[in-house]
Amino acid sequence: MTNRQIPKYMKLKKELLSWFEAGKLQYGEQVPSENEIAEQFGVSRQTVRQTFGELEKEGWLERIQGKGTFARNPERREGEQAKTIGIITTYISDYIFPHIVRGAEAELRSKGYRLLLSSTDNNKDKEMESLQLMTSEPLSGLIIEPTKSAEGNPNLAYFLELQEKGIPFLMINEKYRELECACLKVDDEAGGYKAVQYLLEQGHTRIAGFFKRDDLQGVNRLKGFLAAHKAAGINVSPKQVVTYTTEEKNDLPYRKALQLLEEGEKRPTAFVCYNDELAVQLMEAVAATGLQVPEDVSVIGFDDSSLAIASGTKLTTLTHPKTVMGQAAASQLIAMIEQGRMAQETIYEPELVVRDSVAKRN
Amino acid sequence: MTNRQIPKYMKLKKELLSWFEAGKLQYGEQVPSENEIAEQFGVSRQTVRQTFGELEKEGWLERIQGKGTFARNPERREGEQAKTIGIITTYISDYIFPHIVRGAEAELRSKGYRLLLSSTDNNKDKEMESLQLMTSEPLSGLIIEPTKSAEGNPNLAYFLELQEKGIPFLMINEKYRELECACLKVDDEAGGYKAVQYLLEQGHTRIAGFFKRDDLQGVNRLKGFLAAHKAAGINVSPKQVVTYTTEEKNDLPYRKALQLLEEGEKRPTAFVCYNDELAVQLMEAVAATGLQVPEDVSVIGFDDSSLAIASGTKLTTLTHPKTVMGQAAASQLIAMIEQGRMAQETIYEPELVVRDSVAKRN
DNA sequence: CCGTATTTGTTCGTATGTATT
DNA sequence: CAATACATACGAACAAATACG
Repeated sequence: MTNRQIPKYMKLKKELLSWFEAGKLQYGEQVPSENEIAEQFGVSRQTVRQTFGELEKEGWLERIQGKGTFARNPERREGEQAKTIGIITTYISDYIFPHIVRGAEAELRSKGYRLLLSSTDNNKDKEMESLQLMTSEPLSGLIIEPTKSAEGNPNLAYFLELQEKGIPFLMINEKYRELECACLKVDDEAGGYKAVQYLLEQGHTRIAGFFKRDDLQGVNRLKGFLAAHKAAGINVSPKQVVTYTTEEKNDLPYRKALQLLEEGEKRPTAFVCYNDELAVQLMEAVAATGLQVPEDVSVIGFDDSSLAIASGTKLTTLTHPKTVMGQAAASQLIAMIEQGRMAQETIYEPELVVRDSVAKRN
Repeated sequence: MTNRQIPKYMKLKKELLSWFEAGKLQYGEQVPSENEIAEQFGVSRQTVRQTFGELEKEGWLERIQGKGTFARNPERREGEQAKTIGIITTYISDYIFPHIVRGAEAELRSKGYRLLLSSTDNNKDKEMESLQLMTSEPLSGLIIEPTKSAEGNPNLAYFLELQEKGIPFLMINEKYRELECACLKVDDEAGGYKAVQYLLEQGHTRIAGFFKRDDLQGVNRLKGFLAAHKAAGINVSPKQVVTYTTEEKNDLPYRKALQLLEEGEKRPTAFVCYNDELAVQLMEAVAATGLQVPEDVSVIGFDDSSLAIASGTKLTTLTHPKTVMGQAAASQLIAMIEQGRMAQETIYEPELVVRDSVAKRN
């Protein structure tokens, strides 16, 4: 007959929670006694106790024997949320990643969030491990730099779980194609295009490109490399383009560069390198064959890292926002958490930084 | 008469928890029904219900209406503990710190701990901020790289609080003098000594030293610098020693170096630099005066960082364990947490890495 | 300091509803 | 359908802590 769907103690709980919503119960204020509530709502004291018990566990009430029951909303309700944000990057110590992490950390700290950091060493099993660890306790949000983004994503289930749980997340540098998710990245294709365009302007025509193929950054930079050649009406022979994977990075490009340099007159006059790290490596290769940068071979890197200015010949390179990107990612994620704002795609335009590693050619 | 101190439902709860401890209740196993337990322990079914209710909230049990009550220990019991370790360093992105963090992170991840990272930018207010944030939720342990270790420690109260709470912590690189705490560090004094000793062997006699004075690493390296001179019976004039603080690091040492180099015949023939970062900076100063490294001025750095080999003239420098130290710190801290082992003082001996920045002198 | 009233904490008993097997 | 299990609800009693006169 009567509505038995919802238990009395649940209805009572809802009623009391509405009191908090309406501000009827301020911090420290005494709640009517169990007996009073029981009489008022026409239920037994036991039922009231069950309601109070749950509200106490959830941090809304504090019950003190002999004194009474008191409201206790303020901190707890906030503190209930984790206020912890995770970052998963491929590497921690190498290259531009420390700067990205630093930018994010500074922003998070200033907004009162804690930063959980984990790395995948560009290995998808470790990515899974990191995701599991991160989500083993409540998390407010997650920033992820995809591992081997060009290869598809075996950990898709975890990301879908995040979406289900309502944990917002962002990608940086690249995103998994399968995943609907906002991303902060550099327009890598434009970067590759600019590098080649600049070299062509300087009179180079035989330009070799070295790109990583297991992440999308490399694939996109290569795309730009090819597009710029096409726009200039220059044919690119397969031999001019070297692609490699993470596992091969310390060996294959170096060897291929040596091969190209040994072709005498027909050798390339410029190298476009996937990043500054590789550029420094290939500058060594050039030196090893007795040639000079930039007189004999010009070199362009990517990311404007500390390596670019630490090396003997200062590298001409394309910028990467690094710290700014980390900071922006953190700030966007906080907006998503606190204001439920939608994530926005942010694309940074890389700029050419001209230093000493490219020479004019006639 | 009977022990009324501890309520029956609490005693029952303790008993059931001991069943979990002893492995009597495996995951998924059905627990005897409320009525059975009630009869077995000579309490009412309501009392059993209260116990079960709490155990369910805490994740030990799962109650399914019409079926029964089931054990559910595995993940939860682990998850109950924090399994989170914090690292507070001065900097995140600069220099050797990413490598230390990386070593620690890899170790922690493999042992199932999460890593909370925060930086102080070598500022004590931010150190306090970081400590507060870190300890705002349960923490298993903490690794700290002291901020301006040569000055006093205004955040002492926080560290004492950690000790009281029984949260183990370790220091790396240096420790606060006021604090009884284990530390993993390099024998910086020996490093300073070795640098000077090597230069003396190469025939140098006028050696200038540049050291940071607001952290103990700098102070100790200077100590070794002076001790080596004293052991060789060589007097050190005040002008030969330049000390500086974090705030002055980008300007003062460079200017002082220029001044020293302009003294013509009496100028120093070698620089001992607080770290590789400064060494690279001072090599630029040498180049700016038209002199050459190492022909005119030899330079020695500290820490064997990536800068040491990235620069034009490869730096002769002293080693720093970096990744190994981070890994060791994490591993020690885990032993302290899990086995309650005492922290051990670990001191690494720096080794001289001879490269191209020091020349023989006659 | 004592006694009393009030309030929450603990325990038992009983009854009914509802899901599962 | 019946038996069994947990879920909800009420009533009663006593214990322990607190407040107050």
